[in-house]
Amino acid sequence: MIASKSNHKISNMDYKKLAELLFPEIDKTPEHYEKVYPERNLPDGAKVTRLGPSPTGFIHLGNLYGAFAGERLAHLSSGIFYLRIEDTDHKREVEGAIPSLIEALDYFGIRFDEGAGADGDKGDYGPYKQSERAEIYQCYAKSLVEQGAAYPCFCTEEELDEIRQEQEKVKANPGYYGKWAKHRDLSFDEIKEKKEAGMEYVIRLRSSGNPEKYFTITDGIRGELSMPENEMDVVILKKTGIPTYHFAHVVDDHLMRTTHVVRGEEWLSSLPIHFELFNVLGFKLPVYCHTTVLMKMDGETKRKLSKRKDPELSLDYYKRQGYIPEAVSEYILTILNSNFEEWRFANPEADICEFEFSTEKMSNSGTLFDLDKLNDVSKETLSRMSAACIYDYLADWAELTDEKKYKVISDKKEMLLKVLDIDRTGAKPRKDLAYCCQIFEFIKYFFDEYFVIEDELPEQVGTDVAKEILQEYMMSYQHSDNQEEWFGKIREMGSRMGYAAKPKDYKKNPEEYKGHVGHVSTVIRIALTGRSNSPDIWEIQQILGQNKVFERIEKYSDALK
RNA sequence: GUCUCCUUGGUCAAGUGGUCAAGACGGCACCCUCUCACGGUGCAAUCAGGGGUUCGACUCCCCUAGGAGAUACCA
Repeated sequence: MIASKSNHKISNMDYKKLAELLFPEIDKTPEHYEKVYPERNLPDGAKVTRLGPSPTGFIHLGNLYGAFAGERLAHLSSGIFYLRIEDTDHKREVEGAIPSLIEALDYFGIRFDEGAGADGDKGDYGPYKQSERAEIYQCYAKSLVEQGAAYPCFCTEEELDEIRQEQEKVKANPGYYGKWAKHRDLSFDEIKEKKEAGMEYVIRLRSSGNPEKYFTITDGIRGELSMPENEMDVVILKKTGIPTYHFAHVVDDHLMRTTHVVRGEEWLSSLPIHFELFNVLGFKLPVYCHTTVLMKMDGETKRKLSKRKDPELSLDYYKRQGYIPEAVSEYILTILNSNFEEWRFANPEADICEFEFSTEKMSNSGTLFDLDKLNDVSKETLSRMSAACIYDYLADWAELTDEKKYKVISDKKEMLLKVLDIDRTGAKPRKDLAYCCQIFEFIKYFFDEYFVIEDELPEQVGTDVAKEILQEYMMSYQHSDNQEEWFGKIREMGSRMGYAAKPKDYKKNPEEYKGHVGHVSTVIRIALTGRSNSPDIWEIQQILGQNKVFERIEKYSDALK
């Protein structure tokens, strides 16, 4: 069908012979696989998407970003989201990458309908590991050879190097194509001879593209794209018989009936290759959705996130920091779809799944990862979450990271449930809980094991006065006082000692007072929490209990010299 | 080098020929307030540069610059 214009030394008749010579053991035909993997029977508009990670390391935020897009697209349309492991490069494979990947994604709520799993494949379109699909790729490669659209290439690395050097010398584009493709027009006998001599070879596409000609394609995210046709005789099967990414992508996404290919923008420039491959194989083109890469600030410039350089952005890091998965999802969605924040504002209680995610609303310039924003989104998210729910995450996190913390957290569950709820009910809930690590720091003074005096007395209060305040406070303390009664006493005590009952009065006439109630209450606050800033003291006292209140006040008072 | 994509405040961004160029994060100031947080009000801050097209350009075209990616028997 593409039978080329180049002057092959092989007649059309011989392509079949060549295919047999190259793939004697392949007895299946593309028609066979078409039957085995029929069109999916899904409702109209259902999208089939996939995540195709290579098990070469540990997954980071950038991967989650792409995974999220695919997952949303599929599940919002009653489609299928599956996991395909792209392990065609054994050299780079990292032990244990797959289970850890599945686990990490699961933690962030990304579940697959089918595909590779920790306990084997699920679904009718498998196997879902490319390393187990060799026969299939070879079958399609064979059919390409039969058509004259692919051929064996026996070039060694050295020969390829020579070609490259020659190209550099004459300033030609590097690559294996056109007249540079040494083995493009080998005769059947030459091929047979080399093969029988035991020479290793790869299978290359016999490209019929013309880079002078452009084709257009509509990207789901970027809209209309115009690109030159591919002219490279790219390798489709390596000498091991394993396909390259390009070939595996085309065969798999066709056979697995993927409708939308969501992948990083680093693939954009290979689109011409994929376009030609789809055409030459007679497959229907999926909708491509090229996402932007997640960037990070590196000194003065933006840079793509990298697994090697940015371990602090690995998903595992977030888990260890104790970021709540729902919060991370919220964050990802806010950078994924520009109208998400608006939607969330209008629907504060809605489940994230109700948001109508769309590829058109995806940004197409590099997004910088912003920790401040993540934290803000996280606080917002946690403010809508129940204390019990946060407690569970906190306990899980501690169990994972720190035995001692886990012990105090599980021992004091009842207390913590109250602590986590301080000031969080009502119209204006506190928003100071962001992630477990930070939460623990924030509330640790409730545990004697972690309680320390961190802050100094305010300058308006001398040591003697502080002692006096604490003594008087203990004398008048009634645990059963309500918030108003309790604070009234502090005001009164402060006034008696020369502190303004209202901070405003003090600000107006600072010379008339030693300070204001705020300074008085700070002394008590430090005694009880170790810090000059904390949520409402009355609430803290109610949770701590009368005995603990006295104990801490006394201890602090004694410590003041 | 060649090819492709991208370019609105410090960051994320809305915007598709006529807007005083939204909003969010962060920053600052003030208000509320016993501290912190929350909440409220306000301020500073953006169309990379240059040419066109047009009555009119952030928006369309071209050039330049910058950034990212590809140019592998890696994905």
